[in-house]
Amino acid sequence: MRINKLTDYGIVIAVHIASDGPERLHTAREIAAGTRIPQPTVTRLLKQLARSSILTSTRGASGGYSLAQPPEAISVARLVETLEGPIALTECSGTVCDCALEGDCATEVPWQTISLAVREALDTVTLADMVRPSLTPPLVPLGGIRA
Amino acid sequence: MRINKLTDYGIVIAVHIASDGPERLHTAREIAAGTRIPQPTVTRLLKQLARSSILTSTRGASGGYSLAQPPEAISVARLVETLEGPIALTECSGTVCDCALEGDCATEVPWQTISLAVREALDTVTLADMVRPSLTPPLVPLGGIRA
DNA sequence: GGTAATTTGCACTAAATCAGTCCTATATAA
DNA sequence: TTATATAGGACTGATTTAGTGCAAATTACC
Repeated sequence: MRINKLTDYGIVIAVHIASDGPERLHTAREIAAGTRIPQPTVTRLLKQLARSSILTSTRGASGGYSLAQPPEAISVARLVETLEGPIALTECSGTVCDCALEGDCATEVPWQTISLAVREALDTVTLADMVRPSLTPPLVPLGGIRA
Repeated sequence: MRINKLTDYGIVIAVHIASDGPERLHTAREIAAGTRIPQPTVTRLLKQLARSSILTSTRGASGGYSLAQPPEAISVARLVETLEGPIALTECSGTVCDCALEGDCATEVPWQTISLAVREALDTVTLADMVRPSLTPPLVPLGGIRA
């Protein structure tokens, strides 16, 4: 019931960029120093985020990374899905299920529903919400979960 | 972003009991045969569920396990928390946070909110919902998530 | 009273996953 | 041309997880 540490790092990195000039170019080294995440790891995550068009990269000297969209447009759900694949709490809550349990896999449908609910919860939180949290709404209600 | 396989198994076991006579006594062997989960694993999980009073155990010959409460009263959230600890998507979304990231750990509060939302989503689904899903409400709306 | 069935609790091992590192190629500014 | 960056892939070590095994305690039944 945890997200990967790498995913966590990836989000920290994205938040760092968002909070420190989302359009400015940030190098891997600078981000590593700013977040205290080991640089090779930062490098790897930045590549991954750039490949999925969450960041834009500029190669060469004085290159770096910046957000491809404004922080409000990038949800935590998207970051999680990019960094660790579809949000599915169990193996059988995705599209395929080849488990041998219980023959008819009675729990499959409920898990799909649960996973969807989790996904939508993550979808309501954006990078903008993660930056310097205001401790007041808009974040706290989190989109009306649990009315 | 997955629950443990063991947690998944534990839920399958609970569902199995709930759907096959929640008050009858079920032995570890019988459950292993019914769910096709290896018996030693079943044994371990049953112990764990009994210790947290989700199941009641009867020792000795012709003993076994049964649900301690009706299926409607046992939520998936409770099973998950029993089997793998508090629902916290990141290390820092619980009570303590000794990470060295970002000094002030700006993302901590949002993660607490997210984790709470996930927890409440899991709290609205009970064992009764997992048994032989009806494919019609009450399950599908899932307690009004994402109104 | 003894025996078989069953839960209890702990310790251990093997396997899978994850985090982290390194190297080489490519692109660009100065 | 050189220094600075990103791009991509392969590799390794460590941590976690899944699964197993064994001895003790408890109870039904003969």
